[in-house]
Amino acid sequence: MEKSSREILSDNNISITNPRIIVLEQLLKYKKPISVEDLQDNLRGQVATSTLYRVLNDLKKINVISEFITPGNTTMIELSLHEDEHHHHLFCKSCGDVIDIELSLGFEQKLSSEIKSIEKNSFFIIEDHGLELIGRCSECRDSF
Amino acid sequence: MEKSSREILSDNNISITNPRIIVLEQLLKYKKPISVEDLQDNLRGQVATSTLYRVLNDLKKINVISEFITPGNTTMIELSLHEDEHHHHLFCKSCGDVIDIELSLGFEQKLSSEIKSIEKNSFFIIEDHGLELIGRCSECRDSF
DNA sequence: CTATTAAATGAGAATAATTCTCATTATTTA
DNA sequence: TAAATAATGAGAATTATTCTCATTTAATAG
Repeated sequence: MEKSSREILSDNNISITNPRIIVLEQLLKYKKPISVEDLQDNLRGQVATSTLYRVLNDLKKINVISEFITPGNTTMIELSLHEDEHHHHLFCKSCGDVIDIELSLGFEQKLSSEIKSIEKNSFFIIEDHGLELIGRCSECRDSF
Repeated sequence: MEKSSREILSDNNISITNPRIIVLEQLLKYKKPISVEDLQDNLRGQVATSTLYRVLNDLKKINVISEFITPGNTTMIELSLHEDEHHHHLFCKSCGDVIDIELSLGFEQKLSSEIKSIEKNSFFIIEDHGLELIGRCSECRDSF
């Protein structure tokens, strides 16, 4: 059962306002990472630019969304409603499309031990990781 | 034996100018990823800002440097003189330090097969990948 | 349900990073 | 060494994002 945008806001004790609802609805509908630019386009006339950025920062603070930057240098936003959803990103370098992917459990385990050995050699404490895969989506792979 | 900055430029058929030499020397000396900001600071008075950006773009075009963005949103530059130097990045979220790391051969092989299976499921062609490791360096890990 | 208080919004100004313009200077070529 | 070509420096322009502040909206107490 999907949480409503109102619930998301009230669960996190921040006030329920129209812009916040509109932005959340858009992200809930889109269901995958979206660029700030596309968000702006889709919400034009509904949410002021300054408000959009402020709302995004508010939602980041309560960990309802996360932000990342593509290899092509585009700022992307995605919902992160479920704390447990560890995933990675696959980027199409032609059209800029980004999709979420999960690695097999076995592979994530191998990655963990590789990370442990890197910690030993580097003297870093490693707290997080992300694998970026870069290529061409099914649409774009043929246009060459 | 290290290639000189002049050699790098002439090997790539672009003209040998002072700003290009100065930028290359700085990168050769620094020997690890450096932020554009730090580059600017280090070269203040020697290379105009507009020229610095232009030189960086020139060097990118001939694949002598590569650019990437940290999770903290800082643009980093690094030499990529040897086409074969496949590596990944380890980021310190406290001080922003970035170091290059290599994964074990065995692990890169496992990653390759994982990628093959992702290609099958996603219908993407995957041409490149990068693993980002995020944590705290030996200096910063204790300051908590 | 209404008044008060606190918080969020919208418009546009401010900032930061990067690119562009164009007159001047340096480099390459013949 | 001269002519042609390319690169530079200074600052203007652009883009993405943040900030300011007067107005509006939402939360809270009675």
